[in-house]
Amino acid sequence: MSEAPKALNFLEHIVEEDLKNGFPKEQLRFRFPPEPNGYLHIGHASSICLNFGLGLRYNAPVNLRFDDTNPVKEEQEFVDAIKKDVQWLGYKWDTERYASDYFQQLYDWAVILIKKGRAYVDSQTSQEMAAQKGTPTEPGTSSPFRERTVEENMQLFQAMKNGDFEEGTHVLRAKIDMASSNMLMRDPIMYRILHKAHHRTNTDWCIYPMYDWTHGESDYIEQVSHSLCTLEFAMHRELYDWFLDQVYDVKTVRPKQREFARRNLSHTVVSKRKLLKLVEEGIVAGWDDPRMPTISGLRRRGYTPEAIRNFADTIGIAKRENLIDVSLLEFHVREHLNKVAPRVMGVLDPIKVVITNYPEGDEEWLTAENNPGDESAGTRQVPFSREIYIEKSDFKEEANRKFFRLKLGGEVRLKNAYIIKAESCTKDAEGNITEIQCTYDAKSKSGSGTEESLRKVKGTLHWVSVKHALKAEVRIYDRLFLDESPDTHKDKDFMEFVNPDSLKIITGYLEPSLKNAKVEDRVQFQRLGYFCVDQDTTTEKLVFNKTVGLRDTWAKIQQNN
RNA sequence: UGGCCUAUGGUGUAAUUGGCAACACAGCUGGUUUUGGUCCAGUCGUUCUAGGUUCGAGUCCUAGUAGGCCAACCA
Repeated sequence: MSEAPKALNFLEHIVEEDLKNGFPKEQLRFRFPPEPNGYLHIGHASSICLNFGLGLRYNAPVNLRFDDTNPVKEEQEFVDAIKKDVQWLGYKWDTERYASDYFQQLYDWAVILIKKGRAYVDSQTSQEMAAQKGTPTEPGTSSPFRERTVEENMQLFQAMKNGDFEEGTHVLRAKIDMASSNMLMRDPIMYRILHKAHHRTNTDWCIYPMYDWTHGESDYIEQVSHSLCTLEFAMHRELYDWFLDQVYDVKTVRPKQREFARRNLSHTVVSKRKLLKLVEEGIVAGWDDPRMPTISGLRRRGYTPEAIRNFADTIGIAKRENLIDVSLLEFHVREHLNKVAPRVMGVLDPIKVVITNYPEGDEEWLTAENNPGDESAGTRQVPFSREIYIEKSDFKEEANRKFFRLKLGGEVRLKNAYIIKAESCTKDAEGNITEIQCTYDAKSKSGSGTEESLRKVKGTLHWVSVKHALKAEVRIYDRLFLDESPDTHKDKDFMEFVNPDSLKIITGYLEPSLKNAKVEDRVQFQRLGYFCVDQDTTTEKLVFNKTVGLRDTWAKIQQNN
């Protein structure tokens, strides 16, 4: 896995700097800290690749830590899904941790803070506290309970823990600075009362620690050296450091929080609320719908872990606002699938071709390469017969020289088979072409080595024998949103940009080698794109999802005309 | 009205820390090709503005401008 010396991102520079200043390499440790309240999406994938990538680069452990301090929203179901997604991406965590593992330690530390006069129990309503908080430009004012005695605070906090109070009646606050220009330092809440069962600690606790109090201390407990998070937590750093100061022992590693800009992908949304809305309103079929930017959606769409990792690697990491074009993600999946996906033939919009000089009732099995770029992929046999399907768009009665496909009087190569010539076609009452009559050159069989087989014919078409064709449901996906940044319009709701044609379900006719395709198998339908077998596939019915189309220069030429 | 962060081609990220602005994607032009795919070659185009320091500035200083974030008992 030795890569050419790659440019370091700014976080790697920070690590390098720390190493240079004497931080022991063996003490490097990272973590990926999801809250188990939803499914992971492509943005999380970047963060996962960043943290686990750092672990790989420095041979340092990376913990998977669930930030589970809010029992109201968190569920075991999400823990399981997150673990599956991280593993699928190809990463191994050192240990699986939960912030809830540290509830007792956090409580003990909170008691110490109270005893030092650094925390107090406030007994006001949230509205009252909000009013005292001030604004970014005006300082806050002190709570009337700010100067409670240590004894009183101890007693009340103990009672909070014992479940003697209703939710919302008391909180524990850090006593910092109500006049700080950083609103987060204006006596932030450390604990609230929640009479809710937790997915791991059940009803052991009825007070739960807040994010700021929990996260840094959890990093400290795990001796995480570099705690990386997104930019919106930049202002939290001061508080992170303040909380750390309360418990820090110089003989231990002091975690360092650094922030990076979240990666934004074009033509999609990732917020839980918005994704949920797409699911609830039936715009998509579920969290793993192949149009969703969730890891499970991408997996079902046919994306590979390699493609996602390469994508994350290419887009890098920085601190500025960004909108990464989804075409870059598509490039990476094509790049990987081009190497690993076997080629097959399938016709998605069929028109029948009758080869009039091919003996009726005859059939033959022709040899086809599984991957022209990889000889080790081997070959397979495909059946040929008198009646075949080709794509409607591959035939025109008349066309100019730029049209490399089949036209009356013109010749094309049938991939892996013969050269055919279009002689005539028949139409229905509305003038739609219903059948094309061709003749074939019997000596032009692919690979036969004959002079005729070596003839240069400009166009090559994919095809499938009518009588051998396998019918399959094919789901053609397009981007979910027509706007590149659907949720950043001040005057318009993101739902207004939903692409009404993001899914088309059609029947495809496939070569019979696909009969035993397994769920998640990925193939290239030649000249069309990459497809994968959907989990809805049954023994009676094959279902394919379109992952991404091939680069289509022809479509571009037509568009420009 | 305050604080914090950011600004490099159409997009994303680099630049040996003050020394020839590079890589990938996208675009365009050719070549190869039994996939209008892949592959190969070429090409296009950039340091927010104005001052300053310096032999030399994307990098340092000053002042602007633009964008993002900050007042949940969410994370």
